[in-house]
Amino acid sequence: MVRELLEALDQAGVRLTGQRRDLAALIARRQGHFTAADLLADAEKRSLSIGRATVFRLLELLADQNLVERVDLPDGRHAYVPCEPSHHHHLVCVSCGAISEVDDCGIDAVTAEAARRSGFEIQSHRLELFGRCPRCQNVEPRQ
Amino acid sequence: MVRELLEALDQAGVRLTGQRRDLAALIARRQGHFTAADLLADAEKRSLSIGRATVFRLLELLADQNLVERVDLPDGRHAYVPCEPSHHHHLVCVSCGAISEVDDCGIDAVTAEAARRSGFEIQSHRLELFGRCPRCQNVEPRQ
DNA sequence: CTCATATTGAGACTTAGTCTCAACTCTGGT
DNA sequence: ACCAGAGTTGAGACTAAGTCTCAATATGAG
Repeated sequence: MVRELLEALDQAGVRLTGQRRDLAALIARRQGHFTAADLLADAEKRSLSIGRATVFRLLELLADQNLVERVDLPDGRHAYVPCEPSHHHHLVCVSCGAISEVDDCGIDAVTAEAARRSGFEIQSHRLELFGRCPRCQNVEPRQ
Repeated sequence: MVRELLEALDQAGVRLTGQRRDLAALIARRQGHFTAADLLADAEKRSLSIGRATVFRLLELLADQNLVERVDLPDGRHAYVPCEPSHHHHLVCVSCGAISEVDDCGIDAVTAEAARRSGFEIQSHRLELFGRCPRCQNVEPRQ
């Protein structure tokens, strides 16, 4: 995972600096979604001195490469999720934050129908699913 | 529209204060989505002195009543949309900000399939569609 | 190794939103 | 119409997220 991130950065034609390697490692060892503040805290915990601006800049870079995606949590906060670069959607566990990816499986029909009804020319869409992952269901069933 | 907002507030068992009436009027005369800052600016323009906290408090109230919904624009900003209280999704025009509502028309099948594949227990979902509304398509076709 | 250039970080700044608390204003009861 | 008490308000401090600037630094092509 670290390797993929670094390779992608390399392919993007940017420099592989120490900070970027460190951040890639921090992202790789994260489970589920995380915020910019999480990364900053991780870096601090390991005495890596990385500026706030650098974190946001890297996240933007990775987002441009579709290696990380921005999701909006139900409470309105922004988080990032490392993911495959192909188009897909996310299932977010509201208990533990775990993320699972799902592919389109039928959304296109829905958007086409919506376009037909409304007259809109649809350019993009975003679907986020919130619920509980299998593990959290086992821990405390039928919460 | 103003009337609906005020009635809903009344039903929610809260007081109908001058500020709430003013804000309801400002929301009613807005087209498409708006941000809290927009309302604040509107209020200032009309020399209505309404505090920032009051605006956020009213938006929260209306959101609780499902009379307003929070949408996350593609650029990451938060906006609010006045809407029907039933479950539905939004089409957002990226040119002019116009909003159109669409009902589920098939999403449930998609979420059910995603749940089956992932093992998640899905509690809620959010679908946002971005594109250009019919009017903007006419103004500048095939942008 | 060198040098042009990309990158970095400190910190000021902006924007969104929350919180507190004293002052104010609805509204139901009389 | 009046009162009292509970709900509401606004100023402004505060927090968090994110952006921007610019001098100093690190990278990597040659």
